Amino acid sequence: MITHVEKPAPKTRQRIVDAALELFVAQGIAATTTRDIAGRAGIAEGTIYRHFESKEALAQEIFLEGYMPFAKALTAFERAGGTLLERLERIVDYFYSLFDLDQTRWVYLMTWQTGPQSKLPDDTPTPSRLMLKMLKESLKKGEVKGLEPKLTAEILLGIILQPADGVVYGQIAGPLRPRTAEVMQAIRKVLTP
Amino acid sequence: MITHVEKPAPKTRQRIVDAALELFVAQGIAATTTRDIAGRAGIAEGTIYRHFESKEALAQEIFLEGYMPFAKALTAFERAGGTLLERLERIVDYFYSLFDLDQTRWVYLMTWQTGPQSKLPDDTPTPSRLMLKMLKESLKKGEVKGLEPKLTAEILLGIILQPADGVVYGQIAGPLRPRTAEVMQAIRKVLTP
Amino acid sequence: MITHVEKPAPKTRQRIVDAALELFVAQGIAATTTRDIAGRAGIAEGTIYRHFESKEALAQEIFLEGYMPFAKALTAFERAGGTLLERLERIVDYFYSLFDLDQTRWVYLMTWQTGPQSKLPDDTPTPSRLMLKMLKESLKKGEVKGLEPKLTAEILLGIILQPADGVVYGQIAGPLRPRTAEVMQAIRKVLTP
Amino acid sequence: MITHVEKPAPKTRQRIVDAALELFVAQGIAATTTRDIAGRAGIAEGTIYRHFESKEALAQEIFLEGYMPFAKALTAFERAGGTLLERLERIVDYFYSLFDLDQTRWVYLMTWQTGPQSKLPDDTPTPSRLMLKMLKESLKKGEVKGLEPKLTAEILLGIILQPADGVVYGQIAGPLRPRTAEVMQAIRKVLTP
DNA sequence: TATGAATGAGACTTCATTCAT
DNA sequence: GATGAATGAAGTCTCATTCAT
Repeated sequence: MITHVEKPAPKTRQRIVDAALELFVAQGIAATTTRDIAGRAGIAEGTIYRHFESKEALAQEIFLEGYMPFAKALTAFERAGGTLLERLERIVDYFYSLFDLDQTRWVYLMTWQTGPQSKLPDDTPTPSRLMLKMLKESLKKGEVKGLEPKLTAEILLGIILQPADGVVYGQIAGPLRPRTAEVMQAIRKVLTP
Repeated sequence: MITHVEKPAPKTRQRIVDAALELFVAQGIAATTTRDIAGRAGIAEGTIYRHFESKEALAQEIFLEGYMPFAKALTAFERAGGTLLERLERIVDYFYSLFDLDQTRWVYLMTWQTGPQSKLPDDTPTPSRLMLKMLKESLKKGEVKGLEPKLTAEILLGIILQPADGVVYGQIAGPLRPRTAEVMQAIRKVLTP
Repeated sequence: MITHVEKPAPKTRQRIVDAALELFVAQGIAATTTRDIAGRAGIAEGTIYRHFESKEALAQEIFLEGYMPFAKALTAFERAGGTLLERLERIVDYFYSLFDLDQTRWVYLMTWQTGPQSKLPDDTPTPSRLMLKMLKESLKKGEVKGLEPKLTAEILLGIILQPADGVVYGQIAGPLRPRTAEVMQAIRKVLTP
Repeated sequence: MITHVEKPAPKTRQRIVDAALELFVAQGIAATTTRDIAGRAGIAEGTIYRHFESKEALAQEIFLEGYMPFAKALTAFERAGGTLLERLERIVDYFYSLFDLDQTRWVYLMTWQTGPQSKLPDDTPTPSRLMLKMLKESLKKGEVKGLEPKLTAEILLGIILQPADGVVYGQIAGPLRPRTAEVMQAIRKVLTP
């Protein structure tokens, strides 16, 4: 799904993306120079412009490349059936799988999504919107009761996402997927009256 | 509470800080130019340098100015007595008070703290470290049971902090302090077997 | 002759001159900032402008202050009578006295005199012009013979001035005046057929 | 002779050096702006930094580029045999050849060598040190007698170097090499008892 | 007279981007 | 496609100078 390096010398474009992603996450986009990227990718600075319109465009393409399948998955989760807890479990599992697969990309997606350059249309599916929607439906159905949906949605999101930050900043050891059950346990308690 | 008046506050310095803080949060430090700052503060660009050594130093001073009292408070919370829940309630209340008081500064502190330029010594108190320490003590005392401390600490942190992000990104309406009871309710459930 | 510090706190103007002179010689005029000068003089930067129109004007006034009496002396030497050797001896003695009195000022005068900012009128007496004039007169009178005046003038000047550079750059120990006889001996040999 | 071609000489670098050298000598390094240099070299200001780390580095490289072969020559003169006068004649001839070849560069080397930015190691050969060493050897051998070596070394140096200043400041006409014999004549007289 | 905060022009330097090879 | 020298706009910072106190 996420492109892998084959035997023949990694395609130039991919090397640029890999180098840029790494650096963007480590230092921020503005603080990363095209010189840095070219250096790490082992190519000439000018070569970047054979593959991307501009540094901004590169940053955006990397984002979309990762976010589009992610957004598609969010939509699928929303449409899929099952109880709230079943649905949440599938989501947590999916999130943590992605996180474990490529931590750097995950951080990039999550950061950008909320960053100032993000021009996501208002109807783009985001974890926050998905969570709220599911929760509201569940309240309507009477599956869960007595919770203020907006705040609760944020709380559930925090329970799911903060452990990822914990791994990134070295507070807990990865991978995260094996912790799904523990996290779901916490979610279950919060949703229980 | 966070604000301090050291010297007779010649006003100019404060205007620079205010302008810079706003812009740093809105666009990021690297993307904010000294021109921007001077423009918003209504002063000449050179004037910045009569008050701060460099743009970097300005960013750092703003951080420390806000973080030092915050870190002190964290230490106080750690040393204070009471049950885990009592202590957590005080912390949540304090966090949300600060957040409501100056949302921008709060975001700046939280962002910088984990950012690449943060050179916080390893023993600086941080929310994450505080949470873990308190939880471990509580487990030792048998106050709570059957929880893996590191993951649980992150989960609790997520419950507390994510609502702040929710306010910042427009998912929930502030202020946050009135929501303390609801948030504590979620925490209580998570800590209950 | 050159002003000395009296008991009452050295007059501000003089402190500026002293500080500036020292720094101009040590680092060059362009590389010396008004901040440097104020710092060394123990005054505020703005105070410089109560006494001098500009940094350039300060540099120039220091030069003229020292050069005017010097130029007057050169004229006097030219007009005074005596054999070439007698006149040269008086000049060497005078030069070395000045040098020993205030090495820093001496270097400043000599450097400026030939520097790009020197706008000395073409008829201003300079060591080089004086030397040439005296030598030509002497040749005319038949006092010395068989020497090309322009080159010889430079050679004599070199004999006199280079020892001063030697002291400044630490090749020889000062003071210089006691070496007058030795220097005159060399001059005498050069002028003898 | 001084000029070296290391890389295929992409011309631009040389134009920068030429422009900078000219301006540094005419106005001093501090008073010369990168804008001046770029303007005279007919390139963009930024281009300077593709060839040199900084303005300071440029100034230093120009110096070393010229001084290294010069220092090598000084060492060779020191080691070569012959009487003092023979050796001095070779030196004068070499100095004046260099001077005639590129007056500007000569002035730059001589000025920098004694300037405040010069960080020449203490054992770097300089004209002054060479002269003193040769003179001392000669005195030891009994070739010359009755002279104080340090002062005499400076005097000889003055005889050789001052004529160069004379040409630079328009007191005598160049080229200087044809004047070698006259200068040597003066030196011979000074060294004769 | 002295101060020192403020200014604004301009210095040095960086960097995204272009283009001839 | 790839290169890397060159560009020029823009960024950070310095500094001579002004002016209200």
